[in-house]
Amino acid sequence: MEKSPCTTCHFISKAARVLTDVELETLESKCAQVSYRKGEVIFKQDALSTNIIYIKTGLIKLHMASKNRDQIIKIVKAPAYTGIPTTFAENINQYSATALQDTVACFIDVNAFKTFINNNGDFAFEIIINLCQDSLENYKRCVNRNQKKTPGRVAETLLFFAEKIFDREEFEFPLSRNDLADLICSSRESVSRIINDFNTDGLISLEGKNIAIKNRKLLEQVAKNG
DNA sequence: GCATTAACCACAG
DNA sequence: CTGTGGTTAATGC
Repeated sequence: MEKSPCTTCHFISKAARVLTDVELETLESKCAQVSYRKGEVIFKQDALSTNIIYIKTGLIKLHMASKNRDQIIKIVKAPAYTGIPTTFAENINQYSATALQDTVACFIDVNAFKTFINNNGDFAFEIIINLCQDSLENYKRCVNRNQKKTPGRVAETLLFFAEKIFDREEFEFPLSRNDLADLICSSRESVSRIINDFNTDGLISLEGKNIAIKNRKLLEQVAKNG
């Protein structure tokens, strides 16, 4: 994708909209745009981080490596900032980001970003709202994960992709079975079985990587009741 | 006890 | 990377 100046960027964030013209010019000189292919690593856990990353287009996963296996912390759809907590709280990245689809990201110098927060209350406010929503979402996911059984978590995730990511009932599922397991804290095998059960029971239809939600009512039931 | 759930392992497309 | 079958451990009735 061609780099457009921040001042005229079509994918500008809600927060950046409240920056002054001068600040936007600063942003322009303090950011770089990078394109990624599906599967490419955007930033890696344990690396030194000096940038805030803005996902301009595409879809990524944030994941954290622990002793045995990866855990997917969240799926992030453009447009969104990511890596704010990891960059502000720690110099070292606490998690990795990998593209699930072709993705375009802007790397913003953290000091420029901090200056905006210090000088522009409206900007800071937008960023805080973002962080709060994020935090709330995480609490919910945490509760769900602990209270629901695996089929419920799978159903919920499928609905999440249909509603929040693709906004349609039929879509190409961007995660492998393993990724899905890492996302909902289950095993590859269980996830595999459950998805096939959903298919044979007519809740969804499966064609390769394509998933279509067939019986939304029932799927919601499963998602709700665990 | 017995049933259910789901992880882990091994093996095969 | 997926799907299947067997095994096993935990939990609930």
